[in-house]
Amino acid sequence: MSSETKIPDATIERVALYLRPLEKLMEKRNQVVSSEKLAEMCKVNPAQVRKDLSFFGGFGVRGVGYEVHDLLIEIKKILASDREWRLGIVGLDDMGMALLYHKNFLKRGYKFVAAFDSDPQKVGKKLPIGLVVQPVTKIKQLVKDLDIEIGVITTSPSRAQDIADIYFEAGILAILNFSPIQLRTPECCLVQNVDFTLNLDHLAYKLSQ
Amino acid sequence: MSSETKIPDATIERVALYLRPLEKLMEKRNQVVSSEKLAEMCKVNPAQVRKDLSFFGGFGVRGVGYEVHDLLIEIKKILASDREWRLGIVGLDDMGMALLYHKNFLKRGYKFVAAFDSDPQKVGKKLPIGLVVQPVTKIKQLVKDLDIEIGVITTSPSRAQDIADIYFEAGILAILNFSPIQLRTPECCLVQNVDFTLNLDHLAYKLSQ
DNA sequence: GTCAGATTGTGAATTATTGCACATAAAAGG
DNA sequence: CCTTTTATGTGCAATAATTCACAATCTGAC
Repeated sequence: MSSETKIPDATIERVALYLRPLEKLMEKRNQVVSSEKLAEMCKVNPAQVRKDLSFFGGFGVRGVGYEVHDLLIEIKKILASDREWRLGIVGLDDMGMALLYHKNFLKRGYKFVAAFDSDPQKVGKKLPIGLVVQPVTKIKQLVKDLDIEIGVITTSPSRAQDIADIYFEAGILAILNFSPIQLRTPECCLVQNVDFTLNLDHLAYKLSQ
Repeated sequence: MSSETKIPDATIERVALYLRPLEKLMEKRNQVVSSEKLAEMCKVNPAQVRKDLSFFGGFGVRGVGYEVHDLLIEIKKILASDREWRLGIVGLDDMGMALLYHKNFLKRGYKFVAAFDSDPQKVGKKLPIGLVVQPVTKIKQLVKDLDIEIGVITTSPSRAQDIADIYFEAGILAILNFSPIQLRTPECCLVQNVDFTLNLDHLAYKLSQ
């Protein structure tokens, strides 16, 4: 299928989802996987898997399935996850620290290259991952100097918009926002919000049905 | 609209999203809000807001808008978020701790009533929120004794399935899984997975476009 | 070399979601 | 009390996403 076709957001989301099972299959030394198997592992429909993948080209072999290794590489290429992405983070309370130490990020090429906090007590402290805590006043400069592409926000909601504005001004490309507010953002900057409470709300709703 | 109509999942997700802006409007002492304003705050379409809300009944007043306070109450009722939900958590590394200390949960009625870890070093320690760390061997008993309804999993992926199985056996109603694996689950138990890497993958994809 | 079995890729049918557009109703002003 | 303004609730059309179903094609066995 041509790369000109508009690819549904939902497809992108699922394609990213396929990575984990594929990594697991790699570990288990499975050379090949069928759409049926992969679908089962992700709890989706096999036709969906095939259609999703066919948006990006025919990676499979009829009668056989998909080469696990090749598919993994292809999907990473599709997602631009086949390279390192440089992250900064602002707000080093519990959640910020948990993200900094989270090993899955680095495994997938998401690398924290700077960590900021407004608390003078924290500034200057050396973190186990080798970074030194920087004051928020340095965000603008360091985003540029260190080529930070994605900015993570784990501050309190009251500070989140100010931090976002500094990120924007510094020319950041995207923001991953853990603060429970809707950020006002310029067109050019992508934002993804993360809010676990929404997951719990959804569970609560379904449980009450 | 009748409560018999099948309500789209997407609607539930959005309705939960409306809570934060409404809380903000409450703080700002706004009595009334229009679908247009609310839509703008959530970056959705005004007609969507009206349709979403109309699934549950006509909460608005034509020519006026929606009473902020009443709508907040109604949505909480809809989501069954108008009461306390009792949570347990297994895996008290950084992420587990960050969730335990996360104030937003409690504000919304999600209350951790037990915390478990398999590390004997951690078991018995008193946590600032007033809980004592329990060994994983006690999960089954305490889920029953303390009426734990939702089980959070923040263990390493290698342990996540075992912990889930213990939760299921104890009769837990739902699971919030932060471990990057797809859990095998009985029909009766709801699962929501949380994986930030997927958010980053999505950003990476869009940035590469 | 042919046939049986397996599994992809995709057009078409189905199902779900979104958003327009307008009838409806409340409020405010004169 | 009538008119204007505002903003909801909703039928319907348009759009989008999912799933079916089957032709295409590869593998391996005999």
